[in-house]
Amino acid sequence: MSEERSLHFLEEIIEADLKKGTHDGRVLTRFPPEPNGYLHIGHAKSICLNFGLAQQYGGKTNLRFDDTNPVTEETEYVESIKKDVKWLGFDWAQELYTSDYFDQLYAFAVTLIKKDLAYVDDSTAEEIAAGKGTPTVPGTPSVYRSRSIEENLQLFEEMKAGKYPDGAKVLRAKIDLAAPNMHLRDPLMYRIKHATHHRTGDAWCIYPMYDFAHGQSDAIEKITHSICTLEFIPHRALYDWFIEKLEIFPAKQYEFARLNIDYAVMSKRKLLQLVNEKFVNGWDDPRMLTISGLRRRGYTPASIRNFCDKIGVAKRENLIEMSLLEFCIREDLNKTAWRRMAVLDPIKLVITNYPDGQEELLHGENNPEVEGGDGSRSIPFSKELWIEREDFKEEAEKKYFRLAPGLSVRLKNAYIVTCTGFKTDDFGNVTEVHCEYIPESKSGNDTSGLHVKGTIHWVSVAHAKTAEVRLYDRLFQAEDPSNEDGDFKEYINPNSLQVLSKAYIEPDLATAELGRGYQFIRKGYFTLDTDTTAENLVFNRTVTLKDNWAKKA
RNA sequence: UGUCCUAUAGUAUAAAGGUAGUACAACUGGUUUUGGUCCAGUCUGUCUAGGUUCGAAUCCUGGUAGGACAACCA
Repeated sequence: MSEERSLHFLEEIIEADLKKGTHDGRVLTRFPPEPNGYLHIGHAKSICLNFGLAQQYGGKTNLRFDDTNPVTEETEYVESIKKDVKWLGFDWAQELYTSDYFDQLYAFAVTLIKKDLAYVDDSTAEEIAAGKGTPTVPGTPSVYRSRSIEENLQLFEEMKAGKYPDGAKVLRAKIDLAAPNMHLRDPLMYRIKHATHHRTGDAWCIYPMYDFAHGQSDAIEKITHSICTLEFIPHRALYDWFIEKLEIFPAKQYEFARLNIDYAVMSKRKLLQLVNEKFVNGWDDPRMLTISGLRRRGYTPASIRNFCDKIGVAKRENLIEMSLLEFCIREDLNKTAWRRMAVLDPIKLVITNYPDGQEELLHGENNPEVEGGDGSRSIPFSKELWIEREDFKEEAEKKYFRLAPGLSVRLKNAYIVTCTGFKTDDFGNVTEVHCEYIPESKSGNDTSGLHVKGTIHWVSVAHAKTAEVRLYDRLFQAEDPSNEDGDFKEYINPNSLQVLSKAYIEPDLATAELGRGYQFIRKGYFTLDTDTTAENLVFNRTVTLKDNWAKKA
């Protein structure tokens, strides 16, 4: 079956290059994060794109840390980024750092000075900004623009030598102060920062700006396709200008639309605020759309890769619905997660005609989606069970097919029971539900001939273990918090985390493994949280099951 | 009063001048020891006005709408 998959615009560009023989058919991409925060699902899109494209066309991908700003970057972030990229399932050809090129970049700058294409400017930041004009008004040259090459050379060397304090001088490209593209109005190339760099330490006190580092780094590595997001479109002219004047490898920049997901924020700056201001418990809080948060929440690498595949690649601004991400993880977990029973909001069910003290071990397959059930486990059954409070009603409405006086349900993997009554406390709250079971209806050899509409999950009171269960909802209540009036944090959902400190789980779950997905039957997919200790099991709900009943009710 | 990018169902994304398709969402129905899964089906779309053409989502022109750009951030 030959499935005609259409190409997105980047695939078309690469195939055209391959056809023309550009770079001898070589494809080398790069994923260039700044190590100033944790990776999020938006980065996953870029990672899948860069690594995926290279894999597709027999090429390679470099992991390059864009570390040109020492005040925001830390080794902790480098480590987390490497871990996340690996976890997503990708291997880089080389681990590189822009800071590896500081000497080379310095030499490039000197070259431009010698060509009279760069100059040292003593103006303040404010003066430089004012001198750039506005989009509709040309800028005016700084008085330092006409310094001699010799003077520029000397001053730049002195900047490097540490002779000047932060902000005293900058190196600027000499291009065109009237350019319609603001980025061409003599952009900054170097600034003075007496700061310790996470890798070069105090070796440098001048650092290149993004625009004077990125394209050159691509050129040094001979990157064939430098893929970035839409906001860099205006930078492309500069990217090309430096490469042209320096006469170095002609890497090309291409731009695609970044990922946005509804009811979430996606920028590192905003995520950092959520962490620093304690709206969440760290970068890996399961409510965060960081890679580490998603991992802790129970998302699998495959589900994220599949999601990135489904959202497509284009140049149009987009806002993807969270439901697509949820679909992807359900699709994956449905095929792999072991089914288990857990009661989150318990009420006691007493089987009045079941012998006191009797217990039996029932059989439950791990996953009905897998041929053969993917193995099975034993489930202890007895006279008193915990069932979900919402599975009993004193009076059943139309189409309610769970438990209510006179109604029957099947207990999953066990017997059919018929509700015979219930007990209440002094306030009228139901404290206990009574039922009778039908011995011939046992799962596996049901000879009762009965058919019931509902099946509910349960846990034997005498055998139940307990666990803390954390339920999550979207972190924001606005569809696009970043585009609402005021601060995005005003739109945080106050009920995004619900902790159930004592849920009842079937005994087998006591041996749950970290990193494995479990389906708590009828309640959703769950995974063990890293907060789990020997005394306290903690489960995160990855995602609920699709629920067509809750919507109608 | 600039330059640049973009415009297809609710949300994304295809159709390279020739049948507007796919996924998610929503809605029906069937199956089901999970109100899950699975299966079948329904709904909804080319921003606008011209032009070129036998034929336009696609090419051209003008409008409109949204977005990016004037950090010693990346």
